[in-house]
Amino acid sequence: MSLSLRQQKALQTKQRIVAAALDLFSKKGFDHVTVDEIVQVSNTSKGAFYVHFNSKYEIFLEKFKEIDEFYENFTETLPKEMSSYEKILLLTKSQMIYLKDCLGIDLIRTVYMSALIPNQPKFLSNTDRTLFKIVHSFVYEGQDNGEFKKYLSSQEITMLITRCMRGTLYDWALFGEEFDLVEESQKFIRTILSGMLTKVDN
Amino acid sequence: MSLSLRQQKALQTKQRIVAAALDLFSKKGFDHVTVDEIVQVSNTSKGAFYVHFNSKYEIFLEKFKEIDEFYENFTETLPKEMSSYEKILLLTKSQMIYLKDCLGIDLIRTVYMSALIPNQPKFLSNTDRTLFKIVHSFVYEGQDNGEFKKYLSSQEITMLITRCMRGTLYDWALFGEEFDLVEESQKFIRTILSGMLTKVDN
DNA sequence: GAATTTCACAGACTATAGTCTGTAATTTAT
DNA sequence: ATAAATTACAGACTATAGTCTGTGAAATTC
Repeated sequence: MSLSLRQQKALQTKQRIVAAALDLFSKKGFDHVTVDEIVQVSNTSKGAFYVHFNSKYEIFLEKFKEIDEFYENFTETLPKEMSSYEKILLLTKSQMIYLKDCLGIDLIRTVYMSALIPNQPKFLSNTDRTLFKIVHSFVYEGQDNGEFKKYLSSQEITMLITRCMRGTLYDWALFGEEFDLVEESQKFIRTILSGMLTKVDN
Repeated sequence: MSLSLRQQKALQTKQRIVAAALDLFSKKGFDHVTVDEIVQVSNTSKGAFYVHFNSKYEIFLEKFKEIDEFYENFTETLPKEMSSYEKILLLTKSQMIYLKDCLGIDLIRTVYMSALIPNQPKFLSNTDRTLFKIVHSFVYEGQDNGEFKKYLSSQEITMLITRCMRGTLYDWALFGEEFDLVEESQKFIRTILSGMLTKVDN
């Protein structure tokens, strides 16, 4: 069923708010943009803003959710013949490049900050669930074909790998732009995985 | 030189504020305590509060910094005959027990949140921290005596190990009390270190 | 198609972290 | 000892995220 007139208008309002907000955020940085400014630029109101978003953070959180599309696209275009180890490394690299170039450090910082506010909808844990599933499929496969050790369960290993990613992203937000996100994440994941390989290669 | 009368009074005021604040935080949680409430209970004022602290967060941050005393005490009571691997594992375990039992999840959550606010005094990301120095000394020793591989520098390894700690603490703050901080941190550090050992043992 | 209900929105209002200015007590200078 | 300077503090003020209430247009009910 298509949208009613009222729903169409509401959607347009929401889109105007998002467009104005993201534009302002990119120009001035999240912390230097006020909600009043956003509603003024988008010709809306506080009332409208908080109908569509529960907080100022949610604008960024909504943008952050788009990463699920990236994950889907990634799995579709992944060569079958890669080892599980290589798949996890490539996923990490592609993901970090995406986060750095498409979303940016200010968004990640904001998402990682807001995730620690109590009673906030758990976006980070939710979107990370998609990531968790993908990583888990690689880990499971790797244990199944004897590439990885089995002294930890596939769930436990997956948790550790995604924790490496969160830890690296947190450090990126913490140390700032001079931190090489792609390089650091590769180094970290390579190291943690090397302890799990059955075959020693260096 | 000892404190002047004015400095003595100022110190007393600061201590009254800290005592009142920590008491209120532990009873109601950081987010449900206002600065107005703190200054009322401590019989001081906003002016006094912001002379002694740059933000509400800084009360917790100051408490958090006490961990350096814990680290110093730890190194003093550490048996010499342990391997570097065991030292790092024990440090992690003791540290996490300290954080869990003496500081608590609300404090860690607050510190990890506030560290991401721009222009905030950088304690977590300060690589001169006692924690970095201690871990680095163990790593250096371990590389020196042939226990650890040398394909990464001691600084890089130290950074990865402390990143594991930060990642685990972030996850604790994120997932809450049901997350077993001590167990999870041991699992994580054991795994990352196993990839660095020259001698394979399982 | 008139009456009722819903809801997207406007904008006034509230809560609270943090700032600013004046002051009195202490410290320093002369 | 007196004058000048400093500073810890009090409390009014500001900035801003988020809430609350009223309204008119759209949707639904009869």
